[in-house]
Order: sequence, then C-alpha cells, then structure tokens
Amino acid sequence: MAGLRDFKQNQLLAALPHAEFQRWLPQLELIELPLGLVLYESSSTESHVYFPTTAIVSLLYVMENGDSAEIAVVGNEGIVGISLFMGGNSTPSRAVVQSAGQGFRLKAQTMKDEFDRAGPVLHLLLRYTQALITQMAQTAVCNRHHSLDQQLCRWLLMSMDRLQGNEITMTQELIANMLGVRREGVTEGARKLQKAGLISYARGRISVLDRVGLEKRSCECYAVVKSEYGRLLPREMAA
Amino acid sequence: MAGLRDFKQNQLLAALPHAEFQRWLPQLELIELPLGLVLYESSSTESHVYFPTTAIVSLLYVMENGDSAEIAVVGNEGIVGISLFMGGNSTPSRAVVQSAGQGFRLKAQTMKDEFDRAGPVLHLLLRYTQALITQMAQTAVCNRHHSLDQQLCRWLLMSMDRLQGNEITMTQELIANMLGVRREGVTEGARKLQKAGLISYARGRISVLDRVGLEKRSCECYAVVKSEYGRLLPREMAA
DNA sequence: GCGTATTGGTGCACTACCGAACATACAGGC
DNA sequence: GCCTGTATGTTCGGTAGTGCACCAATACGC
Repeated sequence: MAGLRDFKQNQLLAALPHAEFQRWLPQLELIELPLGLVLYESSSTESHVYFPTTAIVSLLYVMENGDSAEIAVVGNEGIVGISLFMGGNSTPSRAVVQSAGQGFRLKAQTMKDEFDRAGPVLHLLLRYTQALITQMAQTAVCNRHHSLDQQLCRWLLMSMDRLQGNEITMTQELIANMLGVRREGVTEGARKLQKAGLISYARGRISVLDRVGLEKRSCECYAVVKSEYGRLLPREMAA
Repeated sequence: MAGLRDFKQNQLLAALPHAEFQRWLPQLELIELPLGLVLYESSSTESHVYFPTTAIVSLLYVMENGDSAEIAVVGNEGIVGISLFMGGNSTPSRAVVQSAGQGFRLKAQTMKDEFDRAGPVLHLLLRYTQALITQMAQTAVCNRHHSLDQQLCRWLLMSMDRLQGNEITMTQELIANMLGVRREGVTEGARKLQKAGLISYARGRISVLDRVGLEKRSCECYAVVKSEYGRLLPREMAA
C-alpha cells in the first residue's frame, strides 16, 4: 500500500488542500509505469489521468509516415491527461512512458467530478495546464530555430529535473525519436558532450557530470520553460 | 454602435447562451485592430481579452536574438488572452495583429468573474483552449518535420479560414517572420505556388485561386488541426 | 562461454535552408 | 510623370541535418 510520502512525490497531489487530498486518497491507485507503456493513444478516449511520481511520460505526436516528435514531457510535477478536464476527452497525440517508474492514477469520471467542483483543484490544474502550454510553445520555437546539440542539452536537463539521481536510462535511438531527429545525430551530439566532460554514457545509461555546463550549451528554451513552471506552480514545483 | 450581427461574427460570442450573452453585451467594446498592433507583450500582465471578428491575431514568440516564430493564430473562431482565465495572467509570447480588422474586447476582471461563475462559459473557453493547444502542438511537429513549402500552404489555408474573401493582405517578409524562416524562402515558395496556378500575388496581396490545390500541397498538419477545431468547438466553428 | 540482438560509431552523397549581397519593379506622394 | 521607399527576384557559398550502408562493441539468453 502506498504511504503518504509516495503520494506527495507528485507535486500536484502534494499541493492539494487537505480536504481534497483526503477525498482523493481512496481513489488514487498506485501503478507501475514500465518503459514504453502507452497511457493513451492518439484520438482515443482517455480512461484515467496519471500523476507520475518517479516515472517520466512523454507526449508524443506520431505522424502518418511514422516520423515522431515530442510535444511536451510530464514528470512528478504534473498530470497526464489534461484533455479530460479541458473537455475534449482525447487529443491527437500519444502519451508514452519515457522513463520507467511509478505513478498514481485516477478514474476519468472521478477526475471530472473533482474538476467540476470548481474549487482550488480547478485552478491548480489550469495553472499546470498553462505551464504545459508554455512548454509546447517553446518546443515549437525550439524545433524551428535551435540546433540538435542545443536541443539535446535542453532535453537532458528537462529529464534530469524530473528524476532523482543524475542518471538517465535512455538509448540514443529513443532520444532521437523524442527529438524527431536521426539517431546518428544524437550519437554525434552525445559524443561531443562526453568529450567535453559534461556527460558520460554507455549503452542506454547517461550520467550527467556537469549540469551547469549543459545549461550553458542549451538554448534559452530550457530556462524560459523552467522559470515559467516556477512562476505558475506552487513553490518547489519548478521543473 | 455595434449590432448583433457584429458580435455574432466571433464564434465564441455567438456560442454563448442567451443569459451570458446579455450580461456580456454592455461590457463588450468594439475596437479596430490595425496591422501590427500588439495586444500583449511577452510576460506583461494582460489588461483585456480580445474576440477578433474580422481581424487575425498571431501568437508570436520572439527570441533573445530577435528571431521569431508563430505559436498559433487566432481569428473569429477564438479569443486572445487565455492566460487570464488559465491563471497565469501572462505568457512568454506576444500577440500581434497579423491581418487588420475589428474585434471586441472585455476587461480582464470582467472575464475572470465570468469564468469563475463556472458555468457554460468556463467549459466553452476550456474547449477552445484545448483546440488552441492542438494547434500549438501541431506547429511544433510541423516545424520539426515539414518543408517550408508545405508550411506555407498550411499557413495560407489557416489564414483563408479566418478571412472573408479569398484575398490575404500580407507581405512575404511578414509571412517569413511568422513561419520563422527567411524572406527569400517565402518568395521562392510563393513563386512555385503562383507558377502552379494555385495563388497569384503582387506587393502584399495574395489571392488564392485553387484552395484544393493548396490543401494537396500542404502537410497533414492543416487537416489535423482543422478537424480538431471542428470536433471541440460548437458547430460551424471549424477553422 | 557462444551466438545473437541491441546499442553506438563512422563515412558519404544529397538536400533544404541560411546569410548576405545585390538587382529589379511597382506604388504612391508630390 | 519623377522619386523614393517598399516589395519581390536572383545568385552564391556555406552548413546542419538526412538517408543509407555498414562496422564495432557490449549485453544477454541459452
């Protein structure tokens, strides 16, 4: 059974007022989120919303020809499945577990009911949604103007913010899918970062050695999004 | 004084239930939106929300080095200033009039009060916001994977959907700013489209001659967004 | 401990787009 | 009808990223 500490690992859950939290508690279901698990598929009705604690979920758009690109990423600072309370019940993207871990889920109807109470939960979720919008907007800009190397740094930093240690379990192939670039490009970018002593990696394990160095090589997008998350979300929710 | 028909030109206003519409009427202020007018600036608190009727407003992100990219576009199907009711009161982007026309505006506090009544207005606005999110997400993907030519077609189609006739008043230089590409690239793309008989243009006036032809040359992004707008918003709001 | 699948490394020709410089051409004020 | 600014056309070298083909190294099942 999940303890209080587990729940509080997700910062949205942690930010719930006492009354709401008590009401949600019996409904929250702890689940394992293995790498690659698809939480919802493009245009399918979502059955639950998810609150990652140790896992990271990627919102991925997959095109007709199979090319893909990450729209946004959600970790323990957020919730997966905003279209449920936004009213559409589905979106044209896919949510897939990018880094294995755990999280909690809540049934769709329960979430809607809570949202429709129009109390603090509504405002909390909408502020989170605005932060997510900022992330998507910045992704659009970043895709247009920044180099693969810069984007790789941004991506590593965003993943770091959502993980415990300084190690990321992720193959270059998968990173390439997320960024919507060739695997070879990621290899080349990672090689440069390793040579510069900022990271070290081997077969799907990336260790960040110099976080500040990554921030310097990253484009402004990382800082903009991080600061906006900090502004919009309750204290200590910056990610 | 604005007549009923004017108000109803904006499809969100048109979709308001009678009671809400009556309450809003005395608060809605008709304004001219000349080309280039900045409705809100990056990170500044928004004083009003805007309901374009004949104007088109572009949500533009301007980077530190001056490069820019359009995040999304809002015409008579929508509202400018969602961060007011989402809770942040500002966003890191700029809203600028891309095609001159008219619109209505509502004071920030009035909008918030209406939103907080948590009635049909809230759900209408949130569904619109989800449609806008889809547009942003698709822009991110499009920026990653599609050619300038395809994006130009998409952009022309989206503008057409938000205008009356089949003519767009817009220089290639401005289109380049929106798409975040070089002006020369737009010149080249436009030249091809003219050669193919799909458009004709001269000094800031573009006439679309073959809409279906443009749709064929456009990437899937246009259709995906259009269909999602149709799904999420009241009938006849597809755009 | 062997074989196979996974992961990462490298080279190469090709393309789209960039940056800059410059040439034309049309529009509108006078 | 001339002048000037704005809009568009064209060229050219440079580069980041692609698609493909193939190799090298490590991990893991048996």
